[in-house]
Order: sequence, then C-alpha cells, then structure tokens
Amino acid sequence: MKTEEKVYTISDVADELGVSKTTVSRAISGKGRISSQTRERVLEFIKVHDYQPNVLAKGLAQSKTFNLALVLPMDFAGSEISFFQECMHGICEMAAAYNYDVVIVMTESEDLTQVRRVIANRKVDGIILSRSVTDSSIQRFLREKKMPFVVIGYVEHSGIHWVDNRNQEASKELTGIMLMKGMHRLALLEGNSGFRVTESRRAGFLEAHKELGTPADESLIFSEVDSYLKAMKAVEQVLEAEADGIVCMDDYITNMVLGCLREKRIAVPSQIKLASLYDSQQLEKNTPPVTSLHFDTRALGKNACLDLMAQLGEKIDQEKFPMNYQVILRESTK
Amino acid sequence: MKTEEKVYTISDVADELGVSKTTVSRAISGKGRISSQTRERVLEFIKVHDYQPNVLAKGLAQSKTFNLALVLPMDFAGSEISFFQECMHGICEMAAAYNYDVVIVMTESEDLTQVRRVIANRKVDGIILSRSVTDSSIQRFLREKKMPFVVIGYVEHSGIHWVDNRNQEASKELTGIMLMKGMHRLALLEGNSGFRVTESRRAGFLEAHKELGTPADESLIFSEVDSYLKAMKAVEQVLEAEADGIVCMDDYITNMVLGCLREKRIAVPSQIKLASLYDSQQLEKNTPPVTSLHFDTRALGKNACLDLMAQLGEKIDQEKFPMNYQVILRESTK
DNA sequence: CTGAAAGCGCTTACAG
DNA sequence: CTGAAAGCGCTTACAG
Repeated sequence: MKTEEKVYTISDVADELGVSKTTVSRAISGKGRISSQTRERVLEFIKVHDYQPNVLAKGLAQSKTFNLALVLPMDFAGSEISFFQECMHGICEMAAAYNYDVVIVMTESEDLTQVRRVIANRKVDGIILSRSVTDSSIQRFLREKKMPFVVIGYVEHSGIHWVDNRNQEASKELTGIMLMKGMHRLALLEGNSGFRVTESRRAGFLEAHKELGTPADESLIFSEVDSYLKAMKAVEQVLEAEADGIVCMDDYITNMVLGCLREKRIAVPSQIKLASLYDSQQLEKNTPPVTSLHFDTRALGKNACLDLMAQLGEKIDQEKFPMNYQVILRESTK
Repeated sequence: MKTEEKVYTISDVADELGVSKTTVSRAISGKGRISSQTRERVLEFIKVHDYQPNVLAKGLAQSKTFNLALVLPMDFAGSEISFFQECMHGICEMAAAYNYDVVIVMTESEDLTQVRRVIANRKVDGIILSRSVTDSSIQRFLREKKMPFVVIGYVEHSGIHWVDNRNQEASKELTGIMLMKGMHRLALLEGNSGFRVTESRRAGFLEAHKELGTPADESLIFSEVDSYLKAMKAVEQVLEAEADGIVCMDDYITNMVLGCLREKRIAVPSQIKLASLYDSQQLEKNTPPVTSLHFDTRALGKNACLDLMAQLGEKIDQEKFPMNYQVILRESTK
C-alpha cells in the first residue's frame, strides 16, 4: 500500500535539514562553494525523500524552459516519414539525457504561425529544424529573434549550425576498405552532379586513394549515371578497362549496375566486386547482397540535439557525438 | 529596419497604464470584476505593444505548464507509422488552438522511465496515450499519480477516458444510406468475431435496419469470413437468397468478395451493390470503385486532445469535437 | 563555507 | 470596480 507522499519543496528540504534554501540549491546545482560534507548530507536526504526540484520554478528564476522544439513539416513525401520518425527518436533520447523535453511544432511549408507562437510564449530554449523546412524564411526569423537553432541537413549560409550525414568520411572509409582488400582499379559511378552529396562522396572516394598511395584513375569516374542506358555504357567501359571493383554512389545506381552485370553475365563478386555508398533494404536482399554504407538517422537526430545542447550552454563531451554511419560488408566484396 | 523592441512584463504594462498588475491580469484572463472601459484600454495597449504574458510565470502561479505529453511507442509496425503521424498532427493542431504545446515521450513497450521523468519534472498537465501503449501498467501509474490522461483506442476499464473511431454510428449511417437508396435485402460479411470493431459495426448495421423499419435478415449475416473460400461460400448463399446488396466489414473482405463476384460474372453495381465499412486506398482504385467508410485519424487525434482539454478545465464547445468518419459514395452502390 | 533577501513574472484571496 | 500584498518554488548577487 502506497503512502500518499507529500511533494517536497526546496524550503521543506532546507527546514528539515536545518540549512538554508541557498545551501540546498547549491548542493543540487553544484554551483557556488559548499562543503562536501553538507553537500553529501543534502544529496542523501534528497534521494531518500525523493525530492524533485520544480523545473518550472527553476525555469522562471533562470528564464529557461528546459524544452526544445522540433519543427516538423506537415507536407512530406510518404518515403520521408520514417526519416522524421527516426530523427525524432534520436532527438528525444538525447534530450532526455540532459533532462530536456521535446515539443513538436508542425508547420506548413512557409507558415510561421506555430513557430511564432512557441517563441512568443517562450516555451522553448532552442529549436531543431528538420530537413524539409530548411527554407530560409524560418531561419531568418529565428536569427532575428536570437533563438538558438540547428538544422538537420546541410546549410550554405555560414554561421548557421547544421548537422548532416558525413558522406565524405564514410565514403573514404568504405573505399579504403576495398583498396586494402586488394582491389586496385576502382570505378566510381556517380549520380547527378551539382548536389552536395555527390561531391562529398566523390571527395571521400578520392581521399581514400590518396591516403593509401593508390592513385585513382579519373577515367573510371562516370557522372550523371541516371538511366539504365548510361549505367550500361559505364559498365562496359569499366569492364574494358579491367577495373576490379565498382563503387556506386547510391542504391538506385547499384541496382542498375547489378542488372547490367547480370545481362552481361559477369559474376559478382568473383569477376568484379561491387559496393554502394548508400544503403537500403533492397541491397541486403539482392543477389548477391551488396556491401554498402548505412547511415543512422537516429544518430543524426542525436547529433542535432547535442549541437543544440552545446549552444544552450550544456557541457558536452565531444566524444558523445555518435558515429552516424557504418560500413556493412556483404557478399559483393568478398 | 526593425527596432529592438523591449520585452514587456505585466508590471511595465501596469505602470504605463497607471493601473495595478491585478487589473492588467484581470483584463487578460477575463476573471474577476473589471469595468469594460479599463478592460478595453488594457487590451488595446497590449495589442499595440505586442505584450505577451510569460507562460512560465503564469504556470508557476497556477501550477500549470500548458503542455501535454503525447506518449508514442518506439516499437511499432511500419504500417502504423502514418497512423501515429496523423494523430500527432491532429493533436498538435488542436492543442495550439488552446495555446498548449505537445511534448513527445517515446517509450519502449513496458518501460515507464520517460513517463516517470516527465511527470516527476511536472512538465505536463495531462497525457495522451496513443494506441499501441494501451498496456495498463502505464495507465495504472498515471492513475496513481492522479495525472489526467486519455487513451486513443477503446479501453475496457471504466472511468478511463478514451476516444476511438465511432464504428457503430458510422456503420449505421452507411447502411442507412443503402437502405434509403432502395435496397431491401442486405447481406453482412463479418471478419473474426470477438473483436470490438466487429460488434460495433454489426450493431450499426442492425440499428439502421431497425430505425428504417426494414427488418434485417439474420440469415444473411456471415461471420468469420477470413478466407477466400469462406467468402465464396457466403457470396453463393447471398446470391441464392437474392440479396440486393453486400456490406463487407472491411477492405480485406471487400476485396475477396469482389474477386468472388468477378469469378461468378456478377456485375457490380448492376446486379448487386457492394460497400465496405472500412476504407483503404485500394477501394478507390478497384473496378468498380467501392463505396466505403473513411475514418479520419487526424480528427481522432483532435478528439483525444479535446477530451484532455476538458479534463484540464478548458471550456469546450461540444460541437468542436470533429466528426471522425465520412461515407464515401462510389460507383459500387450507384 | 553559509544565509537573508531580493527577484523571476505572473495570480489571487483579501480588503476597500 | 480596483489595488497592495502574499505567494508560486526556485536562483543568485551580496554580505558575513
């Protein structure tokens, strides 16, 4: 049978301990000088009696809310929904670790009303903008209001905090692994150029070559591979040049290449190795399963949250930022 | 060029107007006696100078947060994700209308830690439990803590607030429409019995018959129609009995029945009408498109939110509760 | 190292 | 109808 426990305030604690509220406050926050003896005594009491400081009151005194907002677009493609869900997951998890909570703000593309409301009401200390709402009207507004924020996805504008998949680093790692496995002539099949991902992934590909002292053959880099026909043409040249491995920039290209190779009756991995710089469920089920880079969206969300926490003055171990990608070695590079 | 506007407090407003804080507070809240003259004056000033009361301070004084929590399961089937997304959408929209914000709490099935945290920190005034976390351990906890909450989905336990699709009412309406369109012998093909939806939908079906004075033929009600074979058997009996319409309990059954009718070369709607008591994208694309009941998950979310608002003492127009279903008349009942 | 006191920006009995 | 004052539960200069 549970006894109805009364809800303690800081005054109660102070009284029962025969010290001042100041002292209790200091013991809890760790700020200000206090003898370790009294600190222990206070902390002990708090634990036993399960005292929980009132966050609202603390907030009022410090003008903080210990809430952050996650701005989610209302109008997104069905395929994106799990991206946002995973982001949210990571953000909530990390926020909870710092005893913050996550307020959801749903916005129609260019509509600022909900963001305005949450800011006017001072309900949050900082804001996370999820990918699709990277439009600058909202960013401008936040800068004007001097509200700390971070964007998920690359942002051109300097001075704005953002987090993104570390495509370059990841590509470098996967490429490096292939080179170390003994491949020497790797081809790279890119998607449409002009996108940042394309450039990052290529940079990683080249960097790995440079670091390992295996010069990359520029003639084996094919851009704009956005159709089966182009894929086929590239594959033919790759075979002719006797490359021993093909790196595709994403799962879409990978699938086309697999088709081409099948059509030409070239066996993977025995005759040529294959890897993708972007993972998808598909790749695992292919024959053979294709080695690829997996990006962890939940970790991305965590990173966004950590960046914001840092902006809000929380102490962050740099090591806490989780790795966001993972090389998944499958049969295609055996 | 924006001028740096200072953030007004209630004291500033009071001073500038030459009245007391009490008066300003009353003008805003509408509580307590105040002359309409002064009220107008205060309100006017507030609007012009864009004064926004500090919700935190208000909260501390009233021990309220003007936040509610939406508890979301972390482990759900992929097919459910859009359900939760739409719920969330509706909840956020309605909460905003009452100037509340929605805090997200993600929980692993039986794990209470996150819920505990948000409650211990007094970060929310009430809680919405989304469908999959209807497990009673969390509900028991909330009752113990005397935290107002509402569950999305039917709950057996009396005294617990819940909202759900109004299956009975909706079924009654669709059935009624069919009867009024001139059909007289309607068959009902049910799924597995024992489920609440099954019973609600049947009840609605029967109720419509009773109200319109067209007795339902019990021999035309088939339960446990969970395979093509059973569907076929039912359809044969329906045809033999010369029914003029078939009501299927969900889209799955409807699809099977469509198959059966096609196999038997019975044309819909010319030889027999067809309707489904549950909509899906599929039904629209069928030949012919099938009349059905559409349930609006966003509205369900709104209803959950409204129920909670009422529990929290907000004034709610009963009419505000949005209708959650809609009869979609398509070719199959023409 | 510790505490009394003022302050965060509201609300609300209470008195007039 | 209006206002002075106490209170919500914390933090934090300031003084000792």
